[in-house]
Amino acid sequence: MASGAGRGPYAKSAAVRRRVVEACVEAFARTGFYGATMKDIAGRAGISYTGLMHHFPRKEDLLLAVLEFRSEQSARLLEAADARDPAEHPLRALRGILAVTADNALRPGLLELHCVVAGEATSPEHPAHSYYTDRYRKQRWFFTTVFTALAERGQLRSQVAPATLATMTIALRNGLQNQWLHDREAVDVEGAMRAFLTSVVPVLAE
Amino acid sequence: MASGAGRGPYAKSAAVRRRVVEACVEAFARTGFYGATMKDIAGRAGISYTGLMHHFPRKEDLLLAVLEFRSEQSARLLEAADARDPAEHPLRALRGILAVTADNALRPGLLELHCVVAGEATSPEHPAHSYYTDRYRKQRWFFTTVFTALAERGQLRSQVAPATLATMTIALRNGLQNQWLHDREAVDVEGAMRAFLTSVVPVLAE
DNA sequence: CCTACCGATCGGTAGG
DNA sequence: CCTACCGATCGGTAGG
Repeated sequence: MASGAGRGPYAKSAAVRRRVVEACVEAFARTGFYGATMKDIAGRAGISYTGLMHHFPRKEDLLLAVLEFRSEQSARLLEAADARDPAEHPLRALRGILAVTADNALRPGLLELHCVVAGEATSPEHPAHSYYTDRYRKQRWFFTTVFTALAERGQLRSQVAPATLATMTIALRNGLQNQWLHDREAVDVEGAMRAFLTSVVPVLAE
Repeated sequence: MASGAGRGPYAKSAAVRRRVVEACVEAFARTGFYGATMKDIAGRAGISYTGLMHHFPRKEDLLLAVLEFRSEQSARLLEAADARDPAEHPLRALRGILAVTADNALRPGLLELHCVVAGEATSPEHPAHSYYTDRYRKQRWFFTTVFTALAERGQLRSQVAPATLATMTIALRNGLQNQWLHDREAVDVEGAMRAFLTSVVPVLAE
């Protein structure tokens, strides 16, 4: 039982790692990778700097751990929204994405982290650059599959190619989230996403 | 002649400031505000660290100078594209935005800077946070004016409110640019922008 | 997982 | 008393 908790030689270690990841969310969301300091993260996690070094020898390891945590969280949310089968249930997938988007606004910690780090990681030498390149590619595949399946069902009302719609959907969400963090009253992320997706897939409104 | 160059006691100073701003574009695009160092910027600009300190006493001043430069450049490009009158010439404004978007891909320096810093500046304590909050607000006003004017002319084909379309247009562009910097072959920023705007304003295709 | 540190570099400032 | 810098170094702190 690799995911077991509570007992065994790694129980304490797992608990510490979890606290460290939580601390990383706060720290990297504030100032990104470069602005965060390992001593600050250690303090937030309630352990010493050297203790932190024991679990995560390099600063980069901290970033990758928190991004991995975020990926797991995303997968869990999509699973809960029953949105993991884009080819067979494309409509369900879109509804799930909208549900996850609405959920993001309620607990914005990981969203803030994502906006800051995704911006920083634009630069090729950033430690999370390839993580985001890969993530974008997977997301484009997911939405391309969704829109292709909808087109085959005659439920896609758009002149635009599925692959382009996929790129647009991802871009729209990221851009809306960034704007929302600057002005939470002026921007409605889920509403705008719903408006866009409904205009392309009218049956989504039913 | 405040903008005069070539002679006078401030001529040299203006030339130095210009080189510094160019160095800042490179430095901040690479690693953002927190990751950049003033000594590196001084080196790139070809002056000493203390010389740099004379012109820009705080690191924050460097960031604000480069953002001001970017604003001026944007204004110049929009002026050149004849896109500065959204209320009277909304179609021309959209065509100008598309032209500027296409132009961005040819000289991506300021675009890279923007993607990195706009991500970092999501956090409220970032020195450029209020700059971007304000910039977003102005952009939303610009596009809301465009889409409202088009609706009055009967050239808007969308169920979505002009203000929401404005937010979406801005978000789409920023999101596309971020994706493009990760995968320049898989993403066509101007093509996707054109597809989106044409679907909302069909007359744009003519 | 702590105390005690390193070589290097940080942003910022001294006198001239 | 101003400008445009220079070489050297400050006290503190970064990742390791």
